[in-house]
Amino acid sequence: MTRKKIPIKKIDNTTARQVSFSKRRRGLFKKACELSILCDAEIALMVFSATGKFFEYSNSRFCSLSLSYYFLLYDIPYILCHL
Amino acid sequence: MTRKKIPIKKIDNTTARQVSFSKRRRGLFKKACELSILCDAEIALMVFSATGKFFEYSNSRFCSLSLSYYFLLYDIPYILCHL
DNA sequence: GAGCCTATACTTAGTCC
DNA sequence: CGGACTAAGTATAGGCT
Repeated sequence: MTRKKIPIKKIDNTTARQVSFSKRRRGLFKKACELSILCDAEIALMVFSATGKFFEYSNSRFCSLSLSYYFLLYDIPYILCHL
Repeated sequence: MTRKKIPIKKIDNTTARQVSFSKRRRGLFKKACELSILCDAEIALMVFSATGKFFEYSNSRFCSLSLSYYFLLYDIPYILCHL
């Protein structure tokens, strides 16, 4: 058993791909959160899984993006308008 | 010398914070890229450094977000409009 | 600053339950 | 599925140039 190096290409096995998605997504969000705290950065991170599930992290000025992912999630066409 | 565990709070030393930002930002973008390829996910990631520099990664349906970060970068107020 | 180095800390593939 | 385990792989703090 135990870990081997994997090539960076789409994982063929569906189960393995979903497991990997859950693990790596958690890792990515943790890293994003750490970066924002450690280095005082503003971050927006949005992820759609291949099965359509949506996950997001953001802080401060990116809060308005919540609207855009709502539109994206439901495939509602939208544009950005300069006020 | 060598690495110690660091607490997850804003790094006090400015130089150390900037170095850490560069290293961790690169790591974060790499992880985001890997996740999108390995697991066939759609990802948008935007980062503003504390000094105002902007970095982004996105694929597929998130491409329209390029407009929103342009607005954010220049502090241009905007709204999202349902078409 | 950016880049290299290295020991340590962290992440995660594969497996089992 | 979701969680726990563990060793191999990866990221990175601190140091140096």
